[in-house]
Amino acid sequence: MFALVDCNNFYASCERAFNPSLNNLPVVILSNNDGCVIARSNEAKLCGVKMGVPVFQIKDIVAKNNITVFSSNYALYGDISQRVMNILVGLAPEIEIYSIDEAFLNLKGFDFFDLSEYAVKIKHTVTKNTGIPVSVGIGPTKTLAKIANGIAKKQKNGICILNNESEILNTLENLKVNDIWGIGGRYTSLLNKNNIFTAMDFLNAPDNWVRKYLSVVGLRIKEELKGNSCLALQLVRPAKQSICTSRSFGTLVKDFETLNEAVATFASRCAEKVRKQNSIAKILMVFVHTNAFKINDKQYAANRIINLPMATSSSIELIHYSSIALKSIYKSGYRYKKAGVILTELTDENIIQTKMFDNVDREKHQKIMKAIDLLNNSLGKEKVKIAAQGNYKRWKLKQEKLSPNYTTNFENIINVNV
DNA sequence: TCTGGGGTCCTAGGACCC
DNA sequence: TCTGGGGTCCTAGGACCC
Repeated sequence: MFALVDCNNFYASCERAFNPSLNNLPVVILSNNDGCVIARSNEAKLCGVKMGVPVFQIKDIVAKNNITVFSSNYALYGDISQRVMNILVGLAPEIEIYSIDEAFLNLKGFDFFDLSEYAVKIKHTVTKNTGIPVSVGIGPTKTLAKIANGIAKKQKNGICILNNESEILNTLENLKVNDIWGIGGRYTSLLNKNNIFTAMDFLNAPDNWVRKYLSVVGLRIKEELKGNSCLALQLVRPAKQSICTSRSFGTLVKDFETLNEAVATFASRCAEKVRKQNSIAKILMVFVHTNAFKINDKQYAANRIINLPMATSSSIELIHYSSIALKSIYKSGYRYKKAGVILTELTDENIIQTKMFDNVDREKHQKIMKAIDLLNNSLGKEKVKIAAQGNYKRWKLKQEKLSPNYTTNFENIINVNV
């Protein structure tokens, strides 16, 4: 048996944990640049705020219902996520951290009575120690645990255990096909066109048809719905195969210098991420584009891929090449909205293909990077940076409704009056 | 005025080999 | 009339997830 523990309305719950006066009131959190709604409290959902809508389109709803709006605060959400996961690690023999707000637990060996007691214990412990409410779904496969979690969210006690056949079949009868984990929009319309509307319909579809149109992925989902576990728990998070840092700009950027500072900053962030997982990158890509929503603006989008002479994780080198890449695609006369850097062909840093004529002092770079990481980790982000990143961030994100970093910045710790 | 950011896996088809 | 059989590797594109 597997359990899926999912934090309820996670970002909204993080904000509320430090601002309990918002409990029972509508709260939404916006994407970077304060663009779209990416998280909603239940009350906000009831006001009719849809997931992903641009906030300017729902100004009236926000005003009328007095909805509290936040910019996203990933420093806060990331830290709270870690606290939640640490608690779960202590409660389960095996755990897979699936996303910022979800974890699968292995419940091998529990019997039914243990299970319901255990689910209650998880819920209470996490909520008591972090202030974050969670739902617990339990089932014989990860896919069924996901489904159970969806049901748990609608139950008063926030728990759902699917562990006998008739109960599972009954659930699948009443489950829309697009509520199955792994069935997205495209597959849903394909399935609907073929008269497959419920999870039960999907279960009854012939294997070879599923194989043909939904590939082995679809077949695995089908097996999982039958109760045959195909998706194992991923106990260690594998190193990432690609790493990307990209941002939309708070204001449109025209000049090369500002764009170059932004790209250098993204390259530097990528380098940090790649060093954090002890990798080095062989391929670097830089992309830029204008704002496609501005139909009256001249549009331009381009990317440039550079195959680095040697795989590296040095910010200095990666910034150097990102600047070369940007120079080759930058065209003046456009108003740029977004840029980004992507590193691929990542390998273990210990496996280095040396080159005969390498004029970079790699040992020196490594020492510098180590020192920079050490300083920035203890003193704060970007305390030490490469000059090319610039000082002014004229391209910076719009974040007008940012909450304090309650748990990661000493200056933001809340005062409690006793 | 205004529209996010970061990932993974699978397949078909082309290019190549003997 | 009539033209084999068996592989690998790479990439673009399509699907999905949070």
